[in-house]
Amino acid sequence: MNKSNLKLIAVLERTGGFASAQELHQILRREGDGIGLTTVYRALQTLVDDKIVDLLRREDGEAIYRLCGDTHHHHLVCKGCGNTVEIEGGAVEKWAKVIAEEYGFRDVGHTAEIFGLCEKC
Amino acid sequence: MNKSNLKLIAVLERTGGFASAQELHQILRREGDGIGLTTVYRALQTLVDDKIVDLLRREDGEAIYRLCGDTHHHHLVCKGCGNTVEIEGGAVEKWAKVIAEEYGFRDVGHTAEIFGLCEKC
DNA sequence: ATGGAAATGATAATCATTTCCATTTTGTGA
DNA sequence: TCACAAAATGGAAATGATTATCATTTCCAT
Repeated sequence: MNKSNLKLIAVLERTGGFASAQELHQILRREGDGIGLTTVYRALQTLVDDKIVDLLRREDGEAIYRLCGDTHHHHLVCKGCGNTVEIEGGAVEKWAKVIAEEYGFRDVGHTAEIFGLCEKC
Repeated sequence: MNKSNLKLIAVLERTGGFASAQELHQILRREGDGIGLTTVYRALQTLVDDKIVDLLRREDGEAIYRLCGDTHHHHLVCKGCGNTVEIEGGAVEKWAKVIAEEYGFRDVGHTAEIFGLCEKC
C-alpha cells in the first residue's frame, strides 16, 4: 500500500460519502498536499481494483468513489440530493447465484443499485 | 415530433436494446443518412425528456439509450470472453420496488449485472 | 552508497458531450 | 404562390472528465 492510496483513504474516511476524483484532488490541494490529479486517479483505480473503495456514477456520468464497508451491500441513491443509503440485498445475492449456476458461470460477482428521488426531493 | 426524433426512434426500434449516441449516429450514417452528431444528441435529449427513451450508463460512464417499454432485463457477462446473456430479473425488480418503498423513494429505477467466467473460459 | 523498480506529476491526448452560430427547412398568413 | 419568422440542422470549436506519456523522484534491498 503506497502513500497516495493511504492519503485517498484518509480523505474518504474524513469526508464520508461519495466524492469525485476531481473533488478529492481539490480537497487534498486545499489542505496543502501537492498531490497530482494523475496520482489521485491512479490511487482510486487501484483502490477500486482492491475492493477498498466503491465506484458509482453520478447522473451526468462522472465517477464517484466511496470507502467500501466490510460487508457486501448495495446502494439506494437519490438522484436529487445525492444522498445514499446502504441496503441489504439478500434477494439479489440469491438471484445472482441462481442465474450464474443456471448458465454454468463460476467466480461470479454482481452489481445492483437502485436510484430514485427521496422524500425531500 | 420532428423528423430527427422519428429517425432515432426507428433506429432504436430496429436495433433493440441499448446504444450510445455515438453508435446511433454511426448506424444512421452507415445507412446513408447525413444526420449530424449534434442533432442525434438533441433528439435523444428531447426523447428522454418526453420519457420516450430511457437513459442508462455503461460501466465507463458513457450514456446509453433504449426505448421505454422495451422489456427490462439484465445481463450476465463473462469476464473472460466478454460474451453476454440477457436474463430475466424478476427477483431484482421486486427487491428494488420493496426497498424503494421502504425508504420512501419514488420515480425509481435500478441497475443489476452479474459477471463471472463462463464454462469455456 | 547504488542500481533497479515503483511512484509521481506535469503535460498532452482522447473521447463523449455541449455550445455556438451560420445556414437550411418548415409552416403560416397574406 | 410568396415572403418571412420560427424551428431545425449540422459543422466546428469548446468543455470537462479521464487516460496515456514520459521524464524525474522516491524507495528499498543489497
